[in-house]
Amino acid sequence: MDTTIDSLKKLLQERDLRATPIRLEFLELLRLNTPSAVTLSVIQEACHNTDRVTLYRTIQTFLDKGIIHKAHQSKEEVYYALCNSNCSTKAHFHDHLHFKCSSCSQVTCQHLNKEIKFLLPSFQINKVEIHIEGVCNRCNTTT
Amino acid sequence: MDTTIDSLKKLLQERDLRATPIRLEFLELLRLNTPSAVTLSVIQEACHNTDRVTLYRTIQTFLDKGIIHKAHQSKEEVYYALCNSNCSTKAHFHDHLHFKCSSCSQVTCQHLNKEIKFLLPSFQINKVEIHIEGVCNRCNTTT
DNA sequence: GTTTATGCAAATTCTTTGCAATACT
DNA sequence: AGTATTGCAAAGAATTTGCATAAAC
Repeated sequence: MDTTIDSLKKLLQERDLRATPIRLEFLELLRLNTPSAVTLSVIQEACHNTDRVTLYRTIQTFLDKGIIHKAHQSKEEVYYALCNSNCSTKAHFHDHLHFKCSSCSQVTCQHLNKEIKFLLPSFQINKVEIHIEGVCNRCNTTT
Repeated sequence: MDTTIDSLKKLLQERDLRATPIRLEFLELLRLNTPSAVTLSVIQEACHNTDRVTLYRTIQTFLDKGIIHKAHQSKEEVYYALCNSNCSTKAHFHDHLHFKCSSCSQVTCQHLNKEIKFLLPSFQINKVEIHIEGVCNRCNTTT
């Protein structure tokens, strides 16, 4: 009956990771918060009986395996969120839009569709930042 | 004759900051690298005779006063760049586009014009990330 | 002369590493 | 049983704080 846990277990096993209680709790936390991203400190608070070192390692493992991604990194906090199902160890698909509310500090995370319509109605936009990674023309031509 | 130094001095004095050699050297470094952003480690290397603590404090002061901004923060490095002239202690205008080359790791920083044309020719784009800050509809309506 | 910046020392916080014990498959 | 994961201890790195000295205005 518990399909939620089962799907999380499957997610882990597909990537050759063992389905431990800590990892399942971690993922369940992120899943429950979708589409909002969760800060490290919130994760640490939620998993207060888990050693910090383990959380650091868990995060690193999940980043490597394409299970989570950094949704936003401000000076104060790093926000993490679940990757979409296309992500894997080999490739991450990170074309998305992060919206951080200046009031409640929540970061929500939506996938970008081809036609970028980011005049989100009823959102008061104060800051837009587009970060693009790739290969610049100088590096492109010298290759 | 030295209008460059003079304009940097003016930039500082307009914000009630003293024009010390360290600050001028710092700003000159960023200015020379425009439109590329400069990492903290590069700054530290360039200002190797300056105490680390002083650099930390200088960066914090400049961020507060709207003289510089973080162009991009990856896991490894924070990149800083000069703000445009519209920024001040009161308000930052941070609508810009950061492009990080996967090959040379350079981050370049361009202001966004209203019509977002980010299909930069001759740039091979691997990752697009849009970060928007503002007030979400939930916080907006409860105000 | 007064106030702001800087440098040094030390404290604090954050993150990583090594290794033994434990838990998963 | 065999391998991956976790916890603890400790090392290492990064950042912050306090205070006395020095420099800018």
